[in-house]
Amino acid sequence: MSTTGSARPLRADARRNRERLLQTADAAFGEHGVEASLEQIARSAGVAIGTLYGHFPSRAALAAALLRERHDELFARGDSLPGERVALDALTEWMRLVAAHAAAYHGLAEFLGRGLEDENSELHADCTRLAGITERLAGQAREAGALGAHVTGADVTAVISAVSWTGEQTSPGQAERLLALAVRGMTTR
Amino acid sequence: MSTTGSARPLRADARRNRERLLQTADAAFGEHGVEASLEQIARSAGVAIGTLYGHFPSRAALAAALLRERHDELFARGDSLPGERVALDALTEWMRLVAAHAAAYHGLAEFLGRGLEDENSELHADCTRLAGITERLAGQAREAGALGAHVTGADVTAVISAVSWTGEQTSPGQAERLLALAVRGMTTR
DNA sequence: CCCGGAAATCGAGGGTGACTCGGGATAATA
DNA sequence: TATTATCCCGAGTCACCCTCGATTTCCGGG
Repeated sequence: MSTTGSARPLRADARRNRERLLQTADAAFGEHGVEASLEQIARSAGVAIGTLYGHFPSRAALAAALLRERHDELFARGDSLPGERVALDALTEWMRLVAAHAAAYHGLAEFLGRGLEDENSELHADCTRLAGITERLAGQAREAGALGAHVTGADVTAVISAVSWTGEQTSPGQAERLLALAVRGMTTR
Repeated sequence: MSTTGSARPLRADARRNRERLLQTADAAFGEHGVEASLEQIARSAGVAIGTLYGHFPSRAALAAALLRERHDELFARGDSLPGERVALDALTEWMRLVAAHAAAYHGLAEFLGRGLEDENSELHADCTRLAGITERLAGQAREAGALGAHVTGADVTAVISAVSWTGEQTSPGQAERLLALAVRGMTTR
């Protein structure tokens, strides 16, 4: 059930190319956002465009591979948070973590949002997982009486997305202010 | 200093084409968002691509023309709001109005955001105006003691953008929930 | 009514990018 | 070394953006 271990290992040249593509793509996404030119990425990696598509059949597949480790770390963190802190602290920390993660590539917030809707996206599983963790932490905060009874997991997910997007559009500082403000709006006083 | 009245009136065929382009563009933007294909718009309007560029040198110019009336209405509304209601009501009504406006075309929230940053954008004046009205209403709500003293006009603008974007990404209902939550976070209790 | 020139239109053309696919190259294995 | 499954290459197709010189169309004056 793991994403990693499937059929035969890759041929040596294939493994090399895949690695170079990932490195190059990370740099390109970092600089130009998730909509960076795939042809340029292939070129920079010293590989033909067909090779890129051979390894990653879609932009989402490439992004998913790129985010794999990062996401696993995030999931682990999200799973361990409930034990470490008061429910509300855990939730806000989680929101901050996800928002910081989304800041990796410009456009990532929207990209992840699409991944959550589109069941066929290579990112769907990851996005569902993220939403699930959010839901859980929100539920615990609600049960602890820290969150308004009417605040849903979807609300918190929306806040996280909106904050991430704001970070891209304006500045991290403005995003942080929005986050604080939203948390204040969700909590009981 | 007005945008409207400048040099000679358009030639008859030019006026006709311009009108058809605007109609077609409105439909296309409505269906496919502000990034709809300009070539397709020209084609649907029964006009060559060069003609479109003749009338509207950039996508932003086309959008600006398309939003002209809508914006003037919005500005008028925003200017009259302070007299009509309690400061906080006026502000939240304004936020709702702008968010509803941004729902006209998918991608408009981000588009307007760019227009606010980019001084050369054909939308810059409009966006600045929007932000100005927001600032004013926010200031009055703050002075009335309804808004937290630390809440800036930029914060409110960010909230409006984020709410608009959320409406595009998820649903109007979710956007409304985010708005309510944000207002709760900005107000004194 | 016709004509000259300003105004407007046309659309080929140059660039960029997504994505496909069949032939050729190459690494692994016997 | 020979075989073959695997992998890579990149030209080709299509869509889109945007420019610009050639051409057409309108319009006001003679």
